[in-house]
Parts: sequence; C-alpha cells; structure tokens
Amino acid sequence: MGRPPCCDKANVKKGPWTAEEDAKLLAYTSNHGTGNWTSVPQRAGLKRCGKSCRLRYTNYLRPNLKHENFTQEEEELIVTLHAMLGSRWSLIANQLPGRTDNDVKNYWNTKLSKKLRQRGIDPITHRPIADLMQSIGTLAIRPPPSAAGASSSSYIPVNPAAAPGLQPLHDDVKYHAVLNHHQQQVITLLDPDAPGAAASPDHQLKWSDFLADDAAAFEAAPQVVLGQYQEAAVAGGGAAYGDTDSIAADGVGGGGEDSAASAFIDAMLDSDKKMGVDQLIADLLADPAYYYGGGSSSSTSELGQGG
DNA sequence: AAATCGGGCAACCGCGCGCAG
DNA sequence: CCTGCGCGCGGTTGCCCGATT
Repeated sequence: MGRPPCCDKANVKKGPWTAEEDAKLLAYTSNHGTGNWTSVPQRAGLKRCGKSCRLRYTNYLRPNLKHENFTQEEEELIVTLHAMLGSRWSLIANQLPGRTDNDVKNYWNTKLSKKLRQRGIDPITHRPIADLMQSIGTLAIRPPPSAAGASSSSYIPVNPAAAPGLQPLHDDVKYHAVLNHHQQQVITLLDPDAPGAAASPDHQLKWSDFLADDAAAFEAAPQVVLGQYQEAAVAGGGAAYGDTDSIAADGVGGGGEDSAASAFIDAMLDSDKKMGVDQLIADLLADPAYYYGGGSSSSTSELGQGG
C-alpha cells in the first residue's frame, strides 16, 4: 500500500516541459524560493504536479548545474563512491558539484557500468566478472550441501586473495587492492558501535569479507548464494547486496542466512545516522592517496581507454 | 530514402522517512 | 502515540535522435 497520488492526475500535464513552463517555474522559484512544492504549480500558474515541478527544477533549472560531459575525474569518483556506497545516487551526487542524482544515475547506467563490464569488472559487486563466473561454476559442479555443511555456524568470511579459485584478474589486482583499502577505510571511520568495529580482532568487519561473502557462503548454503546471483541478474540492480535486515547480533555473518554484504550497508546506514555521510566521504576524499589515478595506474583511471 | 535498432536522457512512479498537528 | 502530509530517493519507463541496415 503506497501513498495516494499527490495530485489529481486527470488535471495535470505530463511529459516534456516547454520553454514557457520552464520560464514560469524559474520565475516563481527565483522570486519565492522552492518552499512547498505542492503549492508551486498553482502559484506559478502551471498545470503540473508539484513533484514534477520539483524534479524539473532540481534536475534541470536549478542554478549552478553542469550540463557538460562528465570529466575523467568525475568518472573515477563515481566509480569509487559506487563501490563504497552502492546505488545511493544522491550521496554520490553530493560529492559532484553541479551534478544531480539523476545525472549520475543515468551516466552510470548508460556509460560507466558498460565500461566496467568491458573491463571485466562486475558493476554491482566491483569484482572481476571472472571471479563471479568461476564462483558460479564452482557452485554448479558442487554436490548438494550436506545438513552439516548448511550449518550457519560453519560460515566464515574469507579474504578473496586467500580463497583458491578466486584470484583477481591480473590487470585488476591493483584495482581491488586500492578499492578494498578504501572500502576498509570507510569501515574504519565507522562508529565504534558499528557491528564490524564491535567484532573480535580476528573477525573484523571488512569490505573484502563482504565481497568474498558469496564464495565463503558456498560452504554454508550454496543454493542461497546462487539465488542471490540470479536475483541480481534478473533485477539488474543491487539485489546481490541483499534486502535482508542486518547482521546477527553475535557479529559479522553470524546468522549465516542474511547476506553479510547487506550488513555492510546496514553499517553504512548506521554510520550515516551518527556522523554525516558527507563528512565521512569528505574525510576519505581528503586522503591524498584516495584517487586511483594519483600516480599508480589502475583500472578505474583507465576507464576512458577501455572502450 | 525508408525502416529499424539502440543509446541517451528526461520524466514518471512508488515507496520510505521525517515532521507537524 | 498516531496519523496525514510533503519531500526526497531509487528504479523504471518512454521518447527522441543518431546510427545502421
């Protein structure tokens, strides 16, 4: 059950905006500000839904918006932030002055995700596709799990570098080393109360663990993991990260059934609440070693050359 | 030259969250 | 505490236009 429509759909215009409508909206917002969007159409003399007005303003009419192509630096930043934050486009867009979440989202969907795929990197997990395919292949030839094998208590996240058959592609070793480093920086910045920080020293919350979740989870519940990949393939989105609730109270992956990756997201969300995520990202970006392209080459810094 | 295809982008939709009454 | 409302977000759709056949 969702909210009722915010306006009378029969009496509002839909579709592309005309120059006249843009002018009316711009004139109104420049004189009165944006305030209450539901009242804007009436006050501005527009036969539009307030929601549509807000969208048009924020994505197109708002001052200081950039309309030129994305730069190499912006591309790299988007890829990096997507690896850390997933499809939280508004947060990513906040780090890109003059860009809207819609801009970033469209650019990702139409360009960046394809570039990553062309480079053999899965745009959802930011892991080499070869790893994922190999993992799925491994799954396919595995015998059905025994009852003991399916026990959640046997679940132990592993480092991908230590997992046989999960070695990154040679060209992407640097990429993942740097990526994991920054992902772990995010974790490090989390509140001490965050699940990962509360874990025991030999079982700390690491993004690499989450990335390796599926491989390790094969040991516990192969059918569940495969289901996640199938979901991801069907949904074409972040389903592989899971929509489950959170990690078990006893630590990372303790529950076994929930995706540990979703626990990472939960940890991020917790962190959002306790310290502004903008500050978190700003801290990361302030690190001179942050940018992939700074000195050592990497996959992301070469995105433009991959096509 | 016409038809078809595919990419890119603007806009829409549904939902969750926060806040005020 | 509950309810309704408005805002913002992410996912999706549909149109436009250039490329290809």
